[in-house]
Amino acid sequence: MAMTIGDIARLAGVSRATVSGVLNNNPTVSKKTHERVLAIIEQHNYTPNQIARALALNQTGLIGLIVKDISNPLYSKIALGVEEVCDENGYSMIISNTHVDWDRQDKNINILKHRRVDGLIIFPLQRGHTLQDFHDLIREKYPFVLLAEIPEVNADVVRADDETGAYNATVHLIKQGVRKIAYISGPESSYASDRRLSGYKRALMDFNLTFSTDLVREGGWRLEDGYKAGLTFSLDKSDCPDGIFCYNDSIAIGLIRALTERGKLIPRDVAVIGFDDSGVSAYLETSLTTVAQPTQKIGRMAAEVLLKRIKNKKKKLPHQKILIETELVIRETCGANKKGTVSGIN
Amino acid sequence: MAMTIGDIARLAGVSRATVSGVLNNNPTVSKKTHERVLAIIEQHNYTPNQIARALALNQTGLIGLIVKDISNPLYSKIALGVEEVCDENGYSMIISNTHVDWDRQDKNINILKHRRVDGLIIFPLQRGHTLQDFHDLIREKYPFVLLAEIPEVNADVVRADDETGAYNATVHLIKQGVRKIAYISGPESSYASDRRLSGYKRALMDFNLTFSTDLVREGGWRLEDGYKAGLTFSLDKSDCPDGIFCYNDSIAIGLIRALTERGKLIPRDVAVIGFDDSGVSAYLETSLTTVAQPTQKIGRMAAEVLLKRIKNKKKKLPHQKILIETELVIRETCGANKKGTVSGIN
DNA sequence: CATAAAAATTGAACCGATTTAAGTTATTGT
DNA sequence: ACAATAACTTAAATCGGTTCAATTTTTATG
Repeated sequence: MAMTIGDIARLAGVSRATVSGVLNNNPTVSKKTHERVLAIIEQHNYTPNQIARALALNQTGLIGLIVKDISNPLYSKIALGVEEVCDENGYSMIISNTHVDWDRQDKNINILKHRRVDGLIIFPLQRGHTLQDFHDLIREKYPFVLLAEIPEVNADVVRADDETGAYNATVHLIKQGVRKIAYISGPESSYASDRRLSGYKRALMDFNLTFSTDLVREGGWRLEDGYKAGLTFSLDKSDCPDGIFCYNDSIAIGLIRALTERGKLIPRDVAVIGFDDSGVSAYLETSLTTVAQPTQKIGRMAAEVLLKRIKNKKKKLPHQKILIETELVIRETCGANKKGTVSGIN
Repeated sequence: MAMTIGDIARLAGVSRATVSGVLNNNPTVSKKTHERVLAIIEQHNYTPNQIARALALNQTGLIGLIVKDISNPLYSKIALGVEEVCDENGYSMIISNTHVDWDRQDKNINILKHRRVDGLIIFPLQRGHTLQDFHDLIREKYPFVLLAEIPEVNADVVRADDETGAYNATVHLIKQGVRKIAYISGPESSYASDRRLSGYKRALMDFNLTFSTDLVREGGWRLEDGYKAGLTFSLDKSDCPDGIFCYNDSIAIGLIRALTERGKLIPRDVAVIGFDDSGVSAYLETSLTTVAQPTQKIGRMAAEVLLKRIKNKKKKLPHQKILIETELVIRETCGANKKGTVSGIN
């Protein structure tokens, strides 16, 4: 039904090779023929079959994005950034979800490989499984970029600079006059939480505040985890921290509920900072100060690194680790005054 | 580098046709050969090149999803549903964003067509542009499903049942004892807002409450729009509505801010219901009662309808319009008592 | 004008699968 | 033992492009 390169060739009275030359701006095609053939192409609204092209060129113009769950705003914003760059470069993006399941991650990697995507961007699961598929990718020189580090896997990584983000957040707390600062951690398996802890510690050190393990509470990632952690703090004014840095916004929100219920006033009694800028933060009654992850930028950068690697597949570029700066968004739980109600929301 | 069907054929001492027969479970291949060839396939971990397969079969196993902005939770949850069904059926999903730009929508439709995706799921822009591309799709019998109606385009549609959702929300308000109910509308161009208005009106009629245009306020879709609308209500108790149904959650949140600032207590003075269950709703100080859009289900259903159409491309199935039921999520702004802080959150 | 050099074009092979008509081998019945 | 039939297997065409060596056409040069 659709026109083929042969149809155009016949109509133009040239060979298929010549039409192909016109399509790819091959300079060996004379200007005259080029124009004549192009006119016919446009007249019939012909565009080459990308599948046939992909087979001949051994490249699809497709890249795969593998995340845990595309409906999670963190990942969907990354996807937005990836898609932008794809769009700008004539690529398309295939998305698949692992649902935090190693088998599905492996399966998806392989499905996309067999679909011959030109490269992969993977937000990998961490710890607790064979890394065979990643090593396979490396051995096969299949271009891919990770959105979180796996120490045993030597590859390109693009991620947020957690350590500095945490450092800045903690310094901000300190500059607000806070002196006893707690950290509520993420899930045990999270490298990111470890890094945020480091940044927090470094800030304490730089300002001569003593660090104590008493100030670190086991958290998690859900609101309930933060709520529970909030219940563990003493209500005694001299004992309760006056500032708390949380692994993420959900933790912070749960924490604030627990503290508020028990009579604390935020930020007067306890200042709170979250992490992620999850979209909810701005809408809260007392809006949440938080460390924004530049997710869209991470997506963009990952795609750019990947495309560069795809285009230089033969060259042996060194692997790079790119840290994207976070941004401290100062709202009411630490630093900003109660504002007119609608402001502070983007 | 990767193995081809020819390599396997050589290793097994059969022809490529036989290997192909094995791969596709063609019953004319003898059991003995089948097993022998399969062993070699597995031994070498061979999988056929999907691109070559796509070219030969003229089907890619790809479907395209076109939305306004994948980072919007509404669309990313739809995407999740679509991807699930794709995954279950051996398809993959390509996503592209239109960013509310007709030209980009047209461009994306064409890019995906030329990539030979087997079908498209489109959340279309509405009103205000030529619908040529949709008519082209129909003329070419290209399978596609819309996620919002365009009156002039005769195609499969899967969407939420706004009218019934609005009806149920309004009835819920009435059953809470509310008697003077306002509606804050969506953007002017929204068919969905019109339908929600109809549902709201029908509920008023069914319960013998008088409808008045005074009760309908021009809204929009952002928090600010709701805030502004909130300022237009009289503070006089006898004049102010005691229940307000909003086009979406952002409107509701903005509205609540305006009312609260002006001394109204929610839900005691004014009960409020939003639409979407946007994820923020549950986290608010006074959690928001809202009409949940079954977005993931919409995605699943759309994908199922599309796959059915793809599989029956030659048959002339009639177009269907599928309405997915919404779900009223009762929280504190209307109907639920102030609960323990963490509950009511999923 | 003859000829070498440069430019333009083409035929055929190739990418890696599927499909079908035709050919080969095995099985069955008489 | 032999023809008829059934069961397998294969060679070749096809999908719609790209590429390159070979050929034809054009241009430049002595």
